[in-house]
Amino acid sequence: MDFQEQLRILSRRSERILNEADLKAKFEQSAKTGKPLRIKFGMDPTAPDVTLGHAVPMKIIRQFQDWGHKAVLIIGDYTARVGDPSGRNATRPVLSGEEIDANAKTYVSQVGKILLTDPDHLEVRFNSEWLGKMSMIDVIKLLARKSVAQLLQREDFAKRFSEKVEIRLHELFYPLLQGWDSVCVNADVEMGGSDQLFNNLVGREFQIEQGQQGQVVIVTPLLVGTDGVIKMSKSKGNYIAVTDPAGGQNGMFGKTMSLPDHLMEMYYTLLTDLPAEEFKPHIASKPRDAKIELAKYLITWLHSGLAASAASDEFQKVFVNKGVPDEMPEVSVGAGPQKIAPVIVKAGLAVSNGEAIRKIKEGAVSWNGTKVTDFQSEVTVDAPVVLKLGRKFVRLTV
RNA sequence: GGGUGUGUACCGAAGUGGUCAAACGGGACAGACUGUAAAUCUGUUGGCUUAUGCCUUCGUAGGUUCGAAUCCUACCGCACCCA
Repeated sequence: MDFQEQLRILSRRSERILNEADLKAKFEQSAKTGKPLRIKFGMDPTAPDVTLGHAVPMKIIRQFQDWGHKAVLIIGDYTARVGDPSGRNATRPVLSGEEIDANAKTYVSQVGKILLTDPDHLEVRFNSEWLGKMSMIDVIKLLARKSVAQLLQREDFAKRFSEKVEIRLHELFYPLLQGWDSVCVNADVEMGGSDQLFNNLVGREFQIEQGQQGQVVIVTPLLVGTDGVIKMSKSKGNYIAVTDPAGGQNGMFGKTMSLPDHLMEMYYTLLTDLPAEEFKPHIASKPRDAKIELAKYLITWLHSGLAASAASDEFQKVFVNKGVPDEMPEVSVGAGPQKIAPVIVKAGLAVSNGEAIRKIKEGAVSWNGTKVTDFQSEVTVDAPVVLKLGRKFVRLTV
């Protein structure tokens, strides 16, 4: 495969490649020496889930793996303690060590849904390995490599600064740590979302200063989250995780169907390999079917084809035909007559009696399929009952 | 260290002595409708088994007052200016 062809494949989900000439040289060098390129991808274990947002750069990494190169996954167990300020308009809360370690543990298996995980194709590193060993003087030397003005060029810092929002010193430090990672793993290519561009370029500079070849930086467009407005992010809760169940109340199918229509083209482009000539007319002519197929594609990719059709059938049953799902959470509420509002709270469908009563007044609650109209009514659960509030179902037992 | 601002509910932001559980916008939840959980329109959005009632909440702690988110004092956080 020639370079132009490779570039064409990569460009589908690359926003920028810095720069193409270096990438070409690296490919040629690798072909000549037989040494695979090292493709760096860093993830901070700030939340337990790997999302479809991560999946975009990871699809490119998988492509590199398929060409015989090696992914170097850096779990930012150390940098997570600093907190990546990228794209943020406020200081990120710092997690405890235990939370970070717990999150880090699950990452490798999650990443395995997308990447090859055999040792020839994947190397996993924790950045505490080198960052944790730095002495105060090492840290000061690292800090001395960049000026305040340089760091303030970064858009999000500049914005926060001009809007008089606080910026803590450790946040300015973050790009330097990430850049140092590149030196320590000797990366050939670093992948990231486009908000990582600045950090990645710092890595490239540091490598050159250290006498390495500078890494090629490839950044992908940022996948917009399920709210349709902002970047998919763990901390915003607008995400679909690669480990989300296929169906069910919070499954991939439902989350995909709740995407605003205008996101479909982006999701098709970034997350599938279907040709644009195929999906664009489909979205335009049959948006609902196009969305269903998108959901099935994602589930087939991350779970299985079987799970995809099951989730699709369930959706048809519950939302199109307004039926009752096969599976729902079960809650034991105890025997004897009781007022309905506290039962709704016990079932986890409302946080307070007041909210439960409001929802009853809104006509949102049904008991075994019958709408509840009187919030003072008493109920007795002697056989399992299906309680529904909005689109949430719970099976009540004694 | 000095000065000037600022801190309100999930977020943003009004409110400067009673009519404040606190306008408005966003978000979230719900209802209607639909082509889907999209879009649109409508409603709800502190707690109390619902009450013209009580309790908690406007950075924290005190104080003034019949009455405080609003006035005073101290403290804490943030931003800016001066040093």
